[in-house]
Amino acid sequence: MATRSHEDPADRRRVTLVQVAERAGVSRSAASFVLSGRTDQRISAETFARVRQAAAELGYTPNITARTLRTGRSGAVALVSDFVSSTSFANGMIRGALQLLGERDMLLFTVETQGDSRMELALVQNLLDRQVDGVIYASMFTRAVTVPALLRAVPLVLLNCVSEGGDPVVSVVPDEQAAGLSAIRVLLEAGHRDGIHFVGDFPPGTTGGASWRGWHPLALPQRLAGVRAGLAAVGAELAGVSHIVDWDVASGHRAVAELLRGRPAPTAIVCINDAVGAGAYRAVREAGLDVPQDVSIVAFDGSTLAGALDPPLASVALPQEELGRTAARLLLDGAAGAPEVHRVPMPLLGSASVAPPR
Amino acid sequence: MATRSHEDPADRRRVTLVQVAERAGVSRSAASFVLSGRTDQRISAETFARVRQAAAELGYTPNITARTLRTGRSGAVALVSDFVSSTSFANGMIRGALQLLGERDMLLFTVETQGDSRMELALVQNLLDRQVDGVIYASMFTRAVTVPALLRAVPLVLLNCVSEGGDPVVSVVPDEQAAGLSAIRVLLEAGHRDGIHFVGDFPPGTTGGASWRGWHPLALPQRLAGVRAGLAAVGAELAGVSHIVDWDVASGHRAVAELLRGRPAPTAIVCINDAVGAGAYRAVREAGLDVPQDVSIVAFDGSTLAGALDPPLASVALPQEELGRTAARLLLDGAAGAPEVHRVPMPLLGSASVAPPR
DNA sequence: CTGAAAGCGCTTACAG
DNA sequence: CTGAAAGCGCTTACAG
Repeated sequence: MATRSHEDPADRRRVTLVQVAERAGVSRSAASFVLSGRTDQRISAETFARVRQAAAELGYTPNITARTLRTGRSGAVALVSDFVSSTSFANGMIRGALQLLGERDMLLFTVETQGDSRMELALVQNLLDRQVDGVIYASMFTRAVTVPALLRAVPLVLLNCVSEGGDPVVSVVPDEQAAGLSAIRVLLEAGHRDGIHFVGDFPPGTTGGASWRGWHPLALPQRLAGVRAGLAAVGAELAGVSHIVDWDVASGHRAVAELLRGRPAPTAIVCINDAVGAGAYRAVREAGLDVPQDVSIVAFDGSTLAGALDPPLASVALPQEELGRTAARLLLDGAAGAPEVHRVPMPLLGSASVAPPR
Repeated sequence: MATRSHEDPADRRRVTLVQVAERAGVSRSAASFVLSGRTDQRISAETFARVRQAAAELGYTPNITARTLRTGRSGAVALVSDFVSSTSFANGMIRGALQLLGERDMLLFTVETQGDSRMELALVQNLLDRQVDGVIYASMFTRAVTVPALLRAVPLVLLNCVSEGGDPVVSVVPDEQAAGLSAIRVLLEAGHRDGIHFVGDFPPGTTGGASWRGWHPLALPQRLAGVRAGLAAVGAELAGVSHIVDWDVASGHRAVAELLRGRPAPTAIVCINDAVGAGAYRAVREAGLDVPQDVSIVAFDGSTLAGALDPPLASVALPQEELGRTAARLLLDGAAGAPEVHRVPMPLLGSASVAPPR
């Protein structure tokens, strides 16, 4: 097209179906049938070809807004989450969802409620007003959520969360309990048994610090249950459980430093996430000890942080991308009717931070 | 099929403007004027109130698809990026954009082209077919991009990239050169001068490894230029520049290990990013040395990795959120017409990895 | 096989 | 001030 075409407002007008029909010398209906690929109308091959050619020559693409108004289907879904960006976790989930949606020619609205239910309501209403074909309702960390009633009007899949009170909604979550089992298994296989500590439970009677907003991360009880089950299977149990409020480097550092002052010293530590694991590394080093020769460490999340530590931290990874893909697939395949909880396996990454006990 | 509500067409029927008008006993036009807040029609106060009340009672919200078809404005914009998730960088950009868009009641489509121009074309066309009000075209790392011609039909802001060949498009990028200056300044202030090395240039004649796909990260020449300018201002220059292909932990480790074998030993190292900085930490420790007592280290990006290192790595941070906010603001405020490059300052985070030279 | 027509739910110029 | 009507660009039942 000539340069001037996009400077001239008249030229810039979109080509419509009417123009294609005129150019092909057929009716609007015929043009519509051909271009939407409907074969049940027995259009003549010649008509078919003429319409296709006219559309190609004019560079016609359908106005999706008009189609949506008519059909009620928009070809777009929405990912509603509390925080898209507090952790790097969302990245993978969004990517996974985008990949699958792309394969089906669907687009994704991304919205963030920031945990504010008024904002959530407004955003959900807005999405419904745009006739989204479905909604993925996601949480940044695995927890029970109260799904806005409005969302029941549309196909819905919960991502990284389950419905409060066991409401029947399709959910996709990481298999945290199996992850706990994996974490303990790598330690057991290295020969650890009676000196294994767990760092990352919340102090009794609390649900974590302000950053948790009163939400209970399901990862905690489930990972811990997996760890305990793995130990119980060999007749052992945790040597101790350290309580911390925040799952960050500083808290992990503090907790493990204290742990190392006690006797008998731990031979291995299971940390609730990679940041706590990084804090554990620091404490071990400050005590003049070595990871993994003196203390083995295993954590959860499988973040880039784990790989950047020295030695790389063995970590049971959140399967972010697979979670996103699965949620999108269930949504589009209409499995939104069968209210199951789908648990996605969490793979163990690395093992350099684990060695036999001294 | 427990979620039967969305199967039931009767339940799903939306309230329309006609129903509101009927209930309020006014014409559709009057109802429309009231509900869209137009004051230039001098609607009587009583009519106004009646319409508002009817709308509230019926729970009316306008069908945005219909409005869009009529007005040509959708109230949605799109973020088109090559990779949403390869780095954790996108997080902040998306969050920033979402924040600003939320303030203006706009929604965001997120699409990912995976660097494939055929996919990019299809996605952009789809977005235009949905009548998006504007597009933010983003890259995962700062580089020159070729903007698809189609996008010229719509308000456009480039985020974290500039247009190839200096095409006039509004761009928002981090101020990488000033960042280089900040990095060198913190070292100069600590007393370093003649023993400062830079780690992260590409080998001569190359543009980085496969992960760069032949794209040139502008961060490299600009950060390096800032570093050199800062040194030149005090009559000094870099003691050396190490070449690496990938900006990851392993490459940083290798390069710095080699550096430490040479004489005179470096007193300080500027690393092209935090992962390379993490590799530098490892190499320094393996050489039996200490950060920052023996070697000071400064890096770029300001990722969570930097904060998790011990001691926390001084890093000049990519202002992700601010970049996203700024791009969204420029897009909505119509500054898309003034083809400037907006440079957002990069703040220095931390300084624990810097000490006076031994 | 094809064409004329209705209608999705809005906004908005226009006449009263 | 208010109301009747056109029209955004499609899809689709319906009649020919």
